[in-house]
Amino acid sequence: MTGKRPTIDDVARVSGVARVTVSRVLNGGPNVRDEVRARVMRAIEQLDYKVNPQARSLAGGASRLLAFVFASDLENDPNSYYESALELGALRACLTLGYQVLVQNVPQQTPDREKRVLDLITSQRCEGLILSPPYSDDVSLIQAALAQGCKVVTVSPGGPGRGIADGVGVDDEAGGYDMARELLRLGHRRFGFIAGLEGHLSADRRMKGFERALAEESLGQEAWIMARGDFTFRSGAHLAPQLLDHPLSPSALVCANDDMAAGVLSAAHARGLSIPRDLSITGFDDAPVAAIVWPPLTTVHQPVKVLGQRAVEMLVARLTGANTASTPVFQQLDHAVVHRQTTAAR
Amino acid sequence: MTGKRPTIDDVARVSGVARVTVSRVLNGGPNVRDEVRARVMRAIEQLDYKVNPQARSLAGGASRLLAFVFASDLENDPNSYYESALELGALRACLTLGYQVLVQNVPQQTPDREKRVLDLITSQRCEGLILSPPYSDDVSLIQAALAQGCKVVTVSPGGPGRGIADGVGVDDEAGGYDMARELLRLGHRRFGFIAGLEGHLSADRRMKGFERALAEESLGQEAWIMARGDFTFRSGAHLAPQLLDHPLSPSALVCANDDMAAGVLSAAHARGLSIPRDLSITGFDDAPVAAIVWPPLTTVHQPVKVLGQRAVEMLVARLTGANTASTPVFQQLDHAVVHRQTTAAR
DNA sequence: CGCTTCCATGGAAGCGCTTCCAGTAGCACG
DNA sequence: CGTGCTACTGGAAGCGCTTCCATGGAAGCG
Repeated sequence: MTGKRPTIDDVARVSGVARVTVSRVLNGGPNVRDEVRARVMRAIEQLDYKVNPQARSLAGGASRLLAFVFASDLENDPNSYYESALELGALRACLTLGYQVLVQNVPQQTPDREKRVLDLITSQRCEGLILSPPYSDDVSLIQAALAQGCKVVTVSPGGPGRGIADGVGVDDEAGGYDMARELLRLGHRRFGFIAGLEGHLSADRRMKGFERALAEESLGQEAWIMARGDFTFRSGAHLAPQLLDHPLSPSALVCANDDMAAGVLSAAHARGLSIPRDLSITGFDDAPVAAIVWPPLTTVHQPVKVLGQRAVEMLVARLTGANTASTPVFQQLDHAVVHRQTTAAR
Repeated sequence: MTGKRPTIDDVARVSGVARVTVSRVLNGGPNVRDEVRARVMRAIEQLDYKVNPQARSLAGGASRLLAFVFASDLENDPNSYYESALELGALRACLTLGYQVLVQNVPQQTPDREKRVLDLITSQRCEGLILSPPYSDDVSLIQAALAQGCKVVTVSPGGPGRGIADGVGVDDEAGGYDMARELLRLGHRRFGFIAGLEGHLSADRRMKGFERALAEESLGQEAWIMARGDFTFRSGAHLAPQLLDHPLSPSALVCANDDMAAGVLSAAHARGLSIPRDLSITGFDDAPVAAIVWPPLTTVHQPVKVLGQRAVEMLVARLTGANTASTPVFQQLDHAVVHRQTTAAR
């Protein structure tokens, strides 16, 4: 059964047409009579013919290969949800679009990380690149890829990433704002905020939104304290005590993502606090962990899988010429505050 | 800068040799003088030449493409850790081996799932296939892939998967046994066991090991009750009450994976139980969630990322001819019981 | 009715590589 | 000095496809 696979010439022979005609049928080209098209299709089916993507790529100059790069490192950062969901969405979208995605993990601390990414797209001849945070804000990387003729879509870009290449994401600033409004509504007036890594712009926007909501209630610097984590459970658990012991004595801890919130929750349990009676805690992302911890976490939902799907769709639109916009396009998807059980009235 | 990339002929011209010689250097072939080899290398560097994998594949008949198939569906089953870690390990291994992996997600309930997998490997010309549970036990799928001339490695195969193709995994039966011994040592004599999905053999082996440990203490059917979950948090949370309300009144709940254990934990909290004082709970896998829940979960660690890495290595060994064993090889990696805080003496 | 235009099809070239086979040079041997 | 090696190098063919251009016939037009 290992016998050689049929080629386009086999199909041509069986259906009694020239190779070119089969190619036309394969690629949905025009100028083929319906009768002939049907005959070719039948031969394809009969022979169980599948185009050889390598040959097609070589001849046509289009590899139909996309690259998806993510930074998170399972060693230090078990939160693979965001990346997994993006990938799954991308994979799903590819299924119908006839593209394949090559995944690459490049931990953020990799010394020659930019080169690693560029090497992948040049050596594998990728036509498109999906960048997840924090790479979606790496302007020099984006420009280098673009210069290679590789289309780029950034997922959840912050300020810099936005506007250079196509992008897709939720409005992080509004998400942070909405979450803060919710806590204000519940009567909270003293906050702790656990921010994301320095330079992670989409996380910074969450904080900015939070700040804006406070400002609307005339609450300034005196009303909240900030600590900077690295998105991991560990950092949340580590930072929580500092904030809780601060003289401000916050009644709510707002985190830039769910994993850190889970860490805060764990630290709160460890010191015997009752959640949400003694302390309100919020996250961001609505990752599975948010529903798994006890009590389940109030957070901001974002449709991560759809983000991945859209990223591929936008890329393919550029590649097929369906999108010829001369300026970068940004698709903004909806977020939503999800009320669970870690928030209560003060 | 979008200018065409250099080809092997450019390298040949610059270094003053024939194309074939460059090809020899590229592929580490013999019969090239050191001086010539160095000259070619210099030209490659100078031109920043990268082999065109599509052309190579077309000419040489080797795509250097591997497929990784996993079943878990983020919609119903947020536990992407196992698959993510496998993938990451596989990706890492590929980095040095010059292979690429094509990832595909095929939810288990997909009607034509076998066809979907075969389509991927035939249409993309994949040379190797990595199957994670439950596909690692799908004998007909394995044989179909093998018949296509595609090498197969199964990850954590149960009975059937083992012995048909190369495989890698831990000793699930021993893992279940070890965990049970530990609970017996702590004085537990009445158990609840939350098993995995019917037909998920590696999970069944965990139960078998558990049963054997009990039997060694002369504890039989009367000492434990079983419920069957589907590996999700939800199913653990759902099943726990049934087991706890059973007249046997188990003092420990043993779960076939961590997510279900987290669900049990959540259900236990919901009914006001104090863990581990009122109830001991154990998981399996040592996924990140095990360290994130409160209190952190006692579980059996397995080196998932290494599993993924080994899977690729075994595949490549077959493809390059480094491994010519006529019978399937199985690599068994070590597991270890990780004591955290959901287990206590009875 | 002779002209252009359009549609449907095919022939040939060539994408960038590897593999097969045919050299050529250098050397030891009798 | 011819023979038979071995070590190295190159020419040519061809992998399975797409693209460019040529061809023939059917329609459209004045």
